[in-house]
Amino acid sequence: MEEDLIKSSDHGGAVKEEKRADSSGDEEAATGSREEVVAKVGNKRVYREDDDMKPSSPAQKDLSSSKQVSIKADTQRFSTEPDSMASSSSRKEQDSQLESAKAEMGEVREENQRLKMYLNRIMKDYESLQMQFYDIVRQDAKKSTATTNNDHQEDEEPELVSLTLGRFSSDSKKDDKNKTSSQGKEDERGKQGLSLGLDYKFEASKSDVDEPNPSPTNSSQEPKEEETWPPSKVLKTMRSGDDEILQQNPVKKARVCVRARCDTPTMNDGCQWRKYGQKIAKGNPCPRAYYRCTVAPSCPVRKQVQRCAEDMSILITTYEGTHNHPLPMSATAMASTTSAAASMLLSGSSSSSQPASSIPSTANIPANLHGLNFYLSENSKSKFYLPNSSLSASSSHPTITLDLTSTLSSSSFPFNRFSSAYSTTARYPSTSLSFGSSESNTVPWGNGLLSCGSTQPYMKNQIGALNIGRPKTMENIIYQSFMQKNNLNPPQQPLPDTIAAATKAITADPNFQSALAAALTSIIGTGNNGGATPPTGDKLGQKLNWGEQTSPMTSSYSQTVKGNGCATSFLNKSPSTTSQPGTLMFLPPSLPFSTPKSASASPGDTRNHSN
DNA sequence: CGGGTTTGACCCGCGC
DNA sequence: GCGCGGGTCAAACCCG
Repeated sequence: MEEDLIKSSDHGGAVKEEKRADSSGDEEAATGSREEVVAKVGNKRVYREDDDMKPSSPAQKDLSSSKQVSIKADTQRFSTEPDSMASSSSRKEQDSQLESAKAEMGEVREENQRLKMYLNRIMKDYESLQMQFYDIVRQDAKKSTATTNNDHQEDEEPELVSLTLGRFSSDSKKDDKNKTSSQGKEDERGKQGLSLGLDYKFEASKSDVDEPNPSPTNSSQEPKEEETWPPSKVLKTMRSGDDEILQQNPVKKARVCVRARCDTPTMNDGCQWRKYGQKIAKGNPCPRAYYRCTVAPSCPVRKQVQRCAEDMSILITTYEGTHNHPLPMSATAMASTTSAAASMLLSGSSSSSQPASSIPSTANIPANLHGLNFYLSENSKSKFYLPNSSLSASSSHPTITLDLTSTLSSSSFPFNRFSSAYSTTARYPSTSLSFGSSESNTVPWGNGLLSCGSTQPYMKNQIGALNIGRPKTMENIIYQSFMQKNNLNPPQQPLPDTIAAATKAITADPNFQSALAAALTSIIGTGNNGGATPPTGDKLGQKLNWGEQTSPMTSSYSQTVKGNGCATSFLNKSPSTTSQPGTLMFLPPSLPFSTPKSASASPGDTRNHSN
């Protein structure tokens, strides 16, 4: 348990380290010669990952770094030798050197492979440890509940903690069991806990070691939701008996609304759901079905499925809560997606300067996700939702919308999809992530990651669409950040050349890559994670070798999610951000979700019970 | 027979 | 305080 915690913190630390190195640019050498060398070697990622993964194994580090150094030396030799070639003997010598260098290269490659395998093994071990840890924690939680069920929080905390991955809260919460008691806490928790997938940077920034986070373990996502998940009513009932959920949190849970074209009754997100209710919601003739996760008996996650009133082909699935159990591989994609989205939303809330107990009410609140600055709209009175969204959803929950519909009837330009419609009744901000591409519906997410080159046009568009004047959106921040970094002065309206340059700069910037990779990965999920493991920065890095090489991870991912066939290949920027702060659009193709085995009820079916 | 679905009833929050 | 609507419960029902 402890070890796991430490491990996770190590990860954070490693990531941080890497980020720092990356961001230092040419001055990398100052921070660490190893990093510098690595940057010159094609397979740097592997080594880095390895290091990240095993910060505790200096031997490995030395090994890899020494190899790389030697390669570098050889390379230099190659470049300079032609000039110095004088005699045949020297040429022979050089040839022999070349041969030896080649051989060494081969060795290094092999080494690289070995290290990769080693890394994979470690990851597997890590996952299994996580599982064990999870079980242990769960048992502990139960015990503690049995003994001291007075304070829900106490009971709850352990569970929450153990389940949430990426939670980097710094404060006391970790100790979970003890301290927490005040209500503000939940808020804080939610805020802090962010994500498994997303915020490595957070972890890093908050002093990595800060208490080993409770959540190293599992794969849960949407950390925040966890805390607040159960409705008050449920809480009450649970309080009496169940250990897991407790309430205390006046704050409603964040919800992640996924819109996708789907002919089947529900999306196959890999999880197992049991329908527990159905109702006709006002304003939509289609009934709303209520599902509960049955993968684990105590899993608090629920989802609502409803057809869009305006476009029956669009299925609106709203997720609430965080899985407190390992997820099947096939479920990691959606889980990560929702997790990332929720994290984003929550992180936005969390970073609010306001008291923890209060819900962020105004202004755009920034959040750092993998070094990306996310700003969520915090217009408390406003809720964002897509134009075709028939699910205006509960106004009492912060909601983030992921639009996975590939083609919106209303828009011909994929980047325009975000609508600035506001719900006047909503008290929580809502953010839209639009995953749709008008172009290719067949591109799987993995491909999207793999084919960076192909994304360039999109990047261009995105950048071109950026509204530079508004630093409030993540896109803008990314853009500006990179422009600055690369000494590119963003014009008010980016010119094509500038755009191209920016695109190039951005895609070439390792920091951006890792950051974006992290963001995408968290959204997409990692196929190799086995559902129980949060995406690690290393993996992310591996995934995001834009233009360098295709990532095995991504390809495996596409396999894992073949059931869903979700695709998110592009990170797009919405031009409409000019009118809507706090919007981030990811526009991937639509998903041909398949029918889940367990879900039988069609949201569209006529029989429902009404109120 | 066990697990999932259906569906009427109930609870609760919120707006008026 | 009242009514409405969302969300959940739980008994009955269905299905493999």
